Amino acid sequence: MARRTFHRAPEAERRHDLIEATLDCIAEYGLEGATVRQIAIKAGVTAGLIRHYFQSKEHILQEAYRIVIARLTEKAERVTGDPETRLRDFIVINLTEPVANSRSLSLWASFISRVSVDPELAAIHREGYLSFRNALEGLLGDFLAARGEDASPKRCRRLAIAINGLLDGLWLEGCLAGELFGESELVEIALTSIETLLGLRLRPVDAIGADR
Amino acid sequence: MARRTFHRAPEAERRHDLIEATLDCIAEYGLEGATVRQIAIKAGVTAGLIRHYFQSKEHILQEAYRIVIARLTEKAERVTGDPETRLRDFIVINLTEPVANSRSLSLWASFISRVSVDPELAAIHREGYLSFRNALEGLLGDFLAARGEDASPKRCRRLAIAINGLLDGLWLEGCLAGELFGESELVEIALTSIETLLGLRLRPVDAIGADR
DNA sequence: TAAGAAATTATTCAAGCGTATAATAGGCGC
DNA sequence: GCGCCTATTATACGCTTGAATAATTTCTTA
Repeated sequence: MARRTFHRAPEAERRHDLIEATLDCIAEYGLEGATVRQIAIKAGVTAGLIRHYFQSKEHILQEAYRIVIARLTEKAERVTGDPETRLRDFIVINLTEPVANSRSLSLWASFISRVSVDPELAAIHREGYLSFRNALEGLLGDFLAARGEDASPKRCRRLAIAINGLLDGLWLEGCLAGELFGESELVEIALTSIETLLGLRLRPVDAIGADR
Repeated sequence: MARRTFHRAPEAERRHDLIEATLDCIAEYGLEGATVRQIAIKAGVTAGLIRHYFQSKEHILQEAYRIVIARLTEKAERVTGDPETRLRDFIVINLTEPVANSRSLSLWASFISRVSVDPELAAIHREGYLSFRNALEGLLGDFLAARGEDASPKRCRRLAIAINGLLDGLWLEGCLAGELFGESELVEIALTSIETLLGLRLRPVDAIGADR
């Protein structure tokens, strides 16, 4: 019986495809559905190949989690422009596609649920969380300083914790039940709430909407 | 060879024990570690008994999720006293033990990750979420009205969404990385942030600390 | 174009999975 | 104290799992 033909792919590409297939499986069927065989089918290869690229199933999950975190944070951490624009973009990016959708949440929750089981996943998580909060703390500091407000480390830390919490929570709500909210209701609520917390108004939305 | 001796338990008690064992397994080893056999071992019975009480593994997971949600929300929804006390207690309860700890988060995340896979779990989640937010919306309305502030439905809804998000997010932060925060830092941040969002001050903490 | 390295497929294995069924023993009503 | 009901144990079944190994094909390079 004839063997199936195949294509020899560059290592980076194949690893990427396998991780992508892993994420698809997790999003569709949950962590339990992400079996070596399912991942292989999704990637269009046979199961054995996975172990050629990854030491074990745990390892592919760890790499997949790194990708998930990177996608959730990379855009927000690369905002540019003046402090106010950067802060506003940071907020909007985190509450709109592609960061905020049910797939992101499924993936995120799947991995979070394993953080207490796999110490390596815990380390990956911790790193991503701190880097995200530090980015926010920096944005807040710059913005407050530019407005001539108190930008002391203590105040920035407290504000960063609160606003980070607010963003996380609204992101959760949006991902879990987006249809319960109006088109950009969550973004508006986030912006006005953060204005209130900072005691400062941001420029009207239109001024920003133009460059997105 | 001798059969092991056993105790015939009342149905309610046995079901409770089995669900408790299920939660222990999930918290310790993740959803994948919550196998029928592991659950049985944890509960001190044999695997077959589980199917005597639950139609299938899916059913025991659904009932377990109901318990998890109930524990996360029941205390907060039963606050008593004047509007201000109820609101403050609601906030504090959600950010301290036993609601806020890593076990709660593991369980919550495990089930959330399956919400997109199992429609029954999705329904259970939706119900819990709405009931929680409605409770908060009611507390806010009562509190604002008692202070003679604008308590219109629209304002209450927006405040409930924002404050619910803030609480969820801070709960997350605390569960995931409690050691990054001081003793009651998160509670303090939540209280002052919510004061700011409402534009009202609550009585000093000590007045409440007494009755907890 | 021939050869060799290694990427990929194919096959196998033991362990563990959820479920089904049969045998047993605990405890209640009489 | 006896007998019955059924909660519980014990065992078995068929599948799927992650992993290991052997067989093959692709592609580079000399």
